[in-house]
Amino acid sequence: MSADRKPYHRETEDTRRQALITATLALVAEGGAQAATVRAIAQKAGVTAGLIRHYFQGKDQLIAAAYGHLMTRMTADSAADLSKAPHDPTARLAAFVAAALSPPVVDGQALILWATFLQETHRDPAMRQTHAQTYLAFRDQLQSLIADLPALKGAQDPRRLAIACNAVIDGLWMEGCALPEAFALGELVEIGLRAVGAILGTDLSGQGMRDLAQTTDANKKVKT
Amino acid sequence: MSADRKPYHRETEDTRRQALITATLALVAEGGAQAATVRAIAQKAGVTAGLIRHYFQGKDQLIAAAYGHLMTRMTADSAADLSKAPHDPTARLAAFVAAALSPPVVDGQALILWATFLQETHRDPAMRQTHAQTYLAFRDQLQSLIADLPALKGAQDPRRLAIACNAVIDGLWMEGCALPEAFALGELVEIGLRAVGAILGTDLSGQGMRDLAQTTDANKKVKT
DNA sequence: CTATCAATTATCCAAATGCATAATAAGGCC
DNA sequence: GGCCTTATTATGCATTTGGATAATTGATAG
Repeated sequence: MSADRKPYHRETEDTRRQALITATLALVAEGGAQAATVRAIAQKAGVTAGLIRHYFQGKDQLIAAAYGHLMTRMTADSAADLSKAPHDPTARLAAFVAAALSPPVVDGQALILWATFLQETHRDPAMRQTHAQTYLAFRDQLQSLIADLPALKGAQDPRRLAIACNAVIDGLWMEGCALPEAFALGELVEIGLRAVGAILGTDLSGQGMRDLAQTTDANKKVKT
Repeated sequence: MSADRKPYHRETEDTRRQALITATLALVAEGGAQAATVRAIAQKAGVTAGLIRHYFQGKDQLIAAAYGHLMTRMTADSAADLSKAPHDPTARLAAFVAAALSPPVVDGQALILWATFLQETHRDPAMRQTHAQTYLAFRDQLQSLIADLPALKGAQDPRRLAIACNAVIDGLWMEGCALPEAFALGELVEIGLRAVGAILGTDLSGQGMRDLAQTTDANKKVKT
């Protein structure tokens, strides 16, 4: 009567943690927080539920780890192209904006993930810290790129400019994630470059659109 | 042994529905979606859990009703000052932006509520419809205000301008909700007016800041 | 004052959930 | 090849949740 035990083989701690985190993100993206039960996570990760407690103190800690993983990945994706971007400050800023408004940063699942985790941010102090860190890191990076622009030699308040530009990017990111079919390919980037350029009094469209081709191509590779 | 039954008096259908919706919103704002259990909602509304099923088909329908209530309230708040705003198109746009970036629209609980409901939007078709309606309604209103501006007589694509301005407002709204302590009083409005003005090539700051006083006063009254 | 109706409460239930603990086997070491 | 560690599975449990149904009571009409 006793059914056979599930066969398995042992994996690295890192492998298992990663599998559990990936499964958590996938489930949350598909069906919201309520879909990410310990049993569902374990099944999607190809293990049994008990193993979660073996690698994490509890479900909450796994959720927090998944959130950190997501945010790290998103900020890394936004800054990825920056390393191979030219030294011209204007072009660098344009590349940054373009990357933040293209896949894989702009992604239908990303918004749900972000929104789902946002509420947890208010209860769990660890998640709140992750939130504040990644959020301000992004804005600081943007502010630093803006400060490097030759056009505005301390003319205006760089903090407020960064806040405004960050708002444009965030807002467009949201729209692009929520209503992807409402925008033509590259339209979001163009709107973003024009808006940020207008706020800063600098023309970014030329620079940005030139980089868009390689940016999009690179992202296509990542997407598949 | 049998404890006394809870005394009660009958209320209007509208009163009870409203009480349940208010309780739902309060709970979600406090502790996220998971805090809004039927029992908790009923307790906060001063009734017993069974009554929820008497006025709503189920918990999901109550959640959807609460979401609709929230979105209706927020869009109404954004457009409230518009009715008593001057006829000057520039001033009207400035008033609209200022209202969207001031309390009660900008509110710490509003962001959590919005984020929490966003994920439900993906499962429940009714909620998705509410989402699309309120979202596009806001953007259409903004686009119509922009189109009335004398400065850009069909010069540029009004749709893209509206998208960009909407993004600024959304992004600043998020920042203001998430990190209210990071902005001085009226700073968010000023940043928003400057950014929107820059995108549209029109000066809004003068108009907007002049209106800010009455706007803020009016909102203070609403807040209490 | 009484009968009636439905608004409201009370009780029960099946399912799901997170967690704890016991059982087992996979893989490395000697 | 046998043993030992522990990664992994299997089982059980208390709690919670949403929903169904029965019991009761407050109001209203006649």
